[in-house]
Amino acid sequence: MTRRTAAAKRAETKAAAGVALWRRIADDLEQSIAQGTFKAGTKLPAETEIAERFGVNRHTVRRAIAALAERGFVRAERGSGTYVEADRIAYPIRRRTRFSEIVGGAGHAVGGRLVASSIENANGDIARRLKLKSGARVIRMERVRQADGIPIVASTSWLPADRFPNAARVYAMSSNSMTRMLANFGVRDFTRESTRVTAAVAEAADAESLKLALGRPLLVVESVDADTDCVPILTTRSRFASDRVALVLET
Amino acid sequence: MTRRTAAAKRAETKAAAGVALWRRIADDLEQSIAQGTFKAGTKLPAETEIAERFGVNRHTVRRAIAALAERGFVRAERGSGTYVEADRIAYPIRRRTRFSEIVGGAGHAVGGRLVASSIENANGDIARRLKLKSGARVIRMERVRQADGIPIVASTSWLPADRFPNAARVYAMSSNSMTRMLANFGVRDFTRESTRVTAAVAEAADAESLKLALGRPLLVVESVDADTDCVPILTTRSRFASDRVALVLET
DNA sequence: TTTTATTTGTCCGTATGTATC
DNA sequence: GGATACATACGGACAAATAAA
Repeated sequence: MTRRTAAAKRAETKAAAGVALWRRIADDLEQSIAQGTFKAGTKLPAETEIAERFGVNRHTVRRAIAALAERGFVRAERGSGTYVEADRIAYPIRRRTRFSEIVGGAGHAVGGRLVASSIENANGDIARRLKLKSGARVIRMERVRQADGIPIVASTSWLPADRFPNAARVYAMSSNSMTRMLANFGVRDFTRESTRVTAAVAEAADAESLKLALGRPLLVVESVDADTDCVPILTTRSRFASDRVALVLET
Repeated sequence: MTRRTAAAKRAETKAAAGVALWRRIADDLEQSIAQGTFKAGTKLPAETEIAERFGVNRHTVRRAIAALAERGFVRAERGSGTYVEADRIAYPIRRRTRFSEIVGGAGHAVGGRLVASSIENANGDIARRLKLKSGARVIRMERVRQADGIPIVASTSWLPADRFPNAARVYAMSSNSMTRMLANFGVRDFTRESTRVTAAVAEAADAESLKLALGRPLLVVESVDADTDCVPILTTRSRFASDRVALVLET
């Protein structure tokens, strides 16, 4: 009885301060993460322990943690603990957008591999983006690219087969770099023509190649790149692991 | 036995043509949707029926439909059917980004409402974005905005309380328009300072206000807007229903 | 391999302050 | 003022997943 009254009083004074208790706790935990008290990849103390530390009920802590999880700061795993998520890599979208420059420039080891490739007929969508006739021959390349060994993005690219014969083979001989591959075909530079962003949840294939749990959010970027004469040479559908990347738009 | 051999043969000849059977079917269905043979909101024929029409096994059709679902063209509902999704509204991100101009300009009826508002102390993140001291008083506004009555985006905005006292009340008296509300405070124009895009899956609160199923993908846009003197006046965290919107970046 | 302890997830309930009609 | 709904906070119990013994 006395304890409950005390708790009610405390709730009252906090509410009088204008901010709910769980929100204050969420802010406090967020600050601890930002300041490095809780480092990325490590476990947060157990809910019961945090509750004891703040002198509140476990449910109040749960509400705070849920708020942080929703914003991507932590990830709760049943039976194991609540983990601090790594900072998302900032991925600027510019006219010249190169994965290796962005990720390498941020101090990460850049990796990648060609998963598959094939030659096929462009469907309406691909043909329109590349300004080809529907049914024109295009080369499709499936790639996964990594930062520090962690998969960041799975992408499917299409190129006109006429202009870039054996693109996949040349790509493999250009140290898995699209920029160098295109240079081997005489493309000195290329820039972003259009970019369209949506979101999706990871299905089996992308979850597997990105090493993500099913249902995790993906950023889907559909882009068209063109050469210096503004002729489209490459269209790509990239699926970024949203847990690991944030797109930064430059206006 | 003989049937399987025939099926294997057929698969083989199609593979020899360069494209997997399910991919050809997916392209065909996609074209039917694009041409309006299957209209938005209607059901696709049953998988068995499609399978019969193409003369393939139902599993091949399932693979094709899964590919379309992953790209957001259709949405399969167990026990009900596979529905054609409406075209996503193209939402350009520019220096001057206004929901009503974009959505209204695209020919949709613009709607919106203020769900909640409060005054609170800025945490580190909000304070940094608005260039305030940590703990400064800010006004938080929760809004949901709609196109043709369909919720498109749920957003949380923060404004400095010093400069915009009673912002929420003024907002309500400015026909629920942020632009007009700011104009009432003497802000003639404002432009986008920074934009950061991630993805998330809908939790209970956003699912409810956006009328989405739990676990559907969201585009999360964190933005800062500044007045003509480049003083930050507004930071917003918007959750777009990704099924209904695509961000278009202008480079 | 089995058991045990730890940790999160979910459900039941009670009480109180606040906002709205 | 009253009735009602809602958000907040607390307490307890158990299930489910994981990790360690």
